[in-house]
Parts: sequence; structure tokens; C-alpha cells
Amino acid sequence: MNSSRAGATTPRRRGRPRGRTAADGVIADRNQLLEAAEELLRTDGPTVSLQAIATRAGVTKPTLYRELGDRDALVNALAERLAERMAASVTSMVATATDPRDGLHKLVMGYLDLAERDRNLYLFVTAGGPGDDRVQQALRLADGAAHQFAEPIAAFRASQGVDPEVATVWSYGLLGALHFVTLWWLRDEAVSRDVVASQIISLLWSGMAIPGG
Amino acid sequence: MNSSRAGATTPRRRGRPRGRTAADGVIADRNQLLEAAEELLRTDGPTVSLQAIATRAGVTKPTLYRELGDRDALVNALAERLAERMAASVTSMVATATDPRDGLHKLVMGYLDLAERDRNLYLFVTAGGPGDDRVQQALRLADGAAHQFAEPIAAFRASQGVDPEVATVWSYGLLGALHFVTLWWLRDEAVSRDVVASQIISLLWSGMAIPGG
DNA sequence: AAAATAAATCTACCCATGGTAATTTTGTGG
DNA sequence: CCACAAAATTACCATGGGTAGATTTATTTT
Repeated sequence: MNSSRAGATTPRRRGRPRGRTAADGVIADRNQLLEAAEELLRTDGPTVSLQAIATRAGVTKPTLYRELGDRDALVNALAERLAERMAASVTSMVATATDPRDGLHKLVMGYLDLAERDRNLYLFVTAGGPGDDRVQQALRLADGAAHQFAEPIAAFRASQGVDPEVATVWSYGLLGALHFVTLWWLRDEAVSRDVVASQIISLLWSGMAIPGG
Repeated sequence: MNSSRAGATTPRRRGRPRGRTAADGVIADRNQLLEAAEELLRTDGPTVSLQAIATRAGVTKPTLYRELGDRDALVNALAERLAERMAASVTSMVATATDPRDGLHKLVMGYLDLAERDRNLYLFVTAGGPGDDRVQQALRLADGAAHQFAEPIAAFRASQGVDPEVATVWSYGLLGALHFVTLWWLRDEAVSRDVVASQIISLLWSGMAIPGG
């Protein structure tokens, strides 16, 4: 457990480090690097350089590359972590839901909550860097979540005797709506979180149709 | 009207060009540059360099910068054009709608249509480059459209005697849902356009609630 | 135990790209 | 005819992603 402080400024000496017995602590190192990346993201915004991340973690670029791969892989790794956190936060809330609509409510609140707290990280993983595959970048976070959503939606609809085929499209639609509304809200902060939540919920739950229309 | 061919490989001579009387044809030049950028986007994908665009237009980078500003401004300009085209395509379709739901249907079809046709351009302006303001980049296209949508939505709801305050959030939600579903559809092409359209419309129009639930 | 090999890390570099400063050529007004 | 503005290019800088090679330590083999 050498070089424990994440804010180290000077890199290690040149060769293989002392007292590192073969292939242990590799996972710990990886997590340390991701932790450093996340810290720096929070303070410096989503355009951090890999150089800066490496320095913050007390290593140099090639080490970062060996552990994490290229920038795209780094974003993917951070997206995975954020998705896990989000899934945990959301499912724990949704588990306490009394009915589907309450579940949706808690889902939206959990989403807005996490996006606000991890604002820069959220922007980093949802509006990816200059890589080639823009679609993949935009849907990075959504892909994981969409699968998790599609299942209960399909189950719920099947149990109600209606077409469950819509589940995938609905999941992406749900996430896209949530995403844009979140971005707009993060930028403008024009209304309170409760208001924005109730408004987007009303769209997703009841749709645009007027009951008596 | 010199250097008419867009595929010119050799730039002009060095100094001020002959026979260009003061400040005319500036707007034409700008459009020529945007046209070149768009052509190159279609073939080379959303990571085109400004160098390549300038070369394609028969000029050099500084000229491009003088006419259009930096990369962000270029994306903005292209986004504006796409938004105009989209607005034109959509409003002309929506104008023929018999009722609000039919209007939504035509809106969705127009959106999917244009995104498919201008695929790379769509990806370029919606998943912006490595600039600083990620929110602005992600919402570039949406911001313009959201205003256009919010108005009829608010008017419609006011006419029906229900709260029109939801219009802004609904507009962003609508666009976000459309965006993500479009990306997913462009990537996977798992289902036909008609199916994906009807599924997203059912979510946006009727919501997730089960009628008899 | 010495030599050879593997592992882990850094230094120094390459290259692409966004962006800009200096230079050159042409037109325009006194 | 000369000075100055305009329009363009060339040549450059800075940053950042990514990599090859050097260097040091650990481990294995003879």
C-alpha cells in the first residue's frame, strides 16, 4: 500500500517499484485511479486531461493507460461506476414504492438527485469526449439502465394483459426525457426539483392526452 | 464567383484575391463554407477536422476562422441550419394534422426521417465535440426546438383548461425521448421506423399508466 | 549465487488538431 | 504616387492523446 495519498505531486522513481509482490493490489490501483479521476472531475469539470488525472493519482500517463486503457475506456469505467451507484440508489428507493406510479416518482427523484450531486461526472459520462462513436458515447449510461428498466416495464405490462413489446423503446424514451430535462434543469435551475419532477412524471405517466379530450 | 468547385485541392494565391470589391459576397462565402462542412460531414463522419473542411472549401484555416469563428461556432451554425430544416419539414407535416395526436405522429415521423437522412450531421450537432460547455452542446438542437414546441403545447392545454406551466419541461422531455430513441434506432435498427414511431408515440401520448389500472 | 528473464514504471517523444501571429498581395483614398 | 486597409496564405504555438524505449526491481532458472 505505497503512495496512499491521492494528491501526490511527484511521481514515483523510475523503475519497478519496491516491495510490490507479483500481481496483487492491481484492482486496488485501478480503483485508486478511478477515484482520482472522479475527484478531479468534480473540481475541474469534464474536460480534464489524462495527464492531470495521472498526476493526481501519483503516476504517469503510460501507467494510466496500462491500467485503464484509452480515454474512452476511462469514460466507460466511470460510467459503469455511476450506473452502479445510480442503480443502487434508485432500486433502493423504488423497492419502497407502494405502486408503479410511486415507483416512477422515486425513480425520477433518485435520478435528479444523483445528477445534481455528481453533476460534472454526470456530464462527463453522458456527453462524451471527442471519440469516434458518438452514439455509443451518448447512450453509455442509458444502455445499462435501459436494460434494467425494460424488464419491470415488460413484466408490469404483461401482468396487465397489454403488449410488452414497447418496453425497450419506452425505456430509452424514459431515459432520454429524464436526461434532457435534467440537463435543462442543471443549466437553468428555473424551478425547484419537486416541480420539475412532478411535471416530467405527469408526462411519462399520463401522457399528453387530455383526459376529457 | 471564383473558386466555385467545392472539391478544390490547391488553395488560392497568397495575398488579397483579385477582383473582390469590398464586402460583397461575404454571406455567399459563409454559406459555401457551411456547405463544404456539411458535405464532408456526410462522408467522413462527425470527427472532421477544421483543416479538412477548409481544404474542401478551397481556403485555409484562418479564413475559416474569420468567417465562422471557432469549432463551437461552426457546430452552432450547422445546428441552426439543421434546426431550420427540421422545423420546416416538421411544421409542414404538422400543418396537415387533423388533431393533436396526429400532429404528434407527424412530428415523430418527421424527426426520425430527418435524423436518418442527415445521420452524421445529426450526430455532429447533438453529440458535440470536446468543448467546455457540455450542457450547451447536448441541448444545442433541443433549445431551439423546445421553444417552438412549448408554445403550441401551452396553448393547447390552456384551451383545454389545464395547467399550461408544464409546457417547457414537456418540450425538453419530448425531445429527449425522441433523441434517445432515435440514437438507439440509428444504432441497432432492430425494428422498423413505423414500429418505433408508434411505440414512442404511445408513451408520449398516453403515458405508462394502464387505462384500467 | 550469478545470470537471465519478467514486470512495472518513468522519460522522452510523435502526431494530430484547434487556434493565432506574422507576412504577402491587392485594392482604395488622399 | 504613396500610405493604409483588406483579404488571404504560410508558418507557427500549445495542448493533449497515445506510444516506444530506457531504467529499475523482482523472480526464476541454471
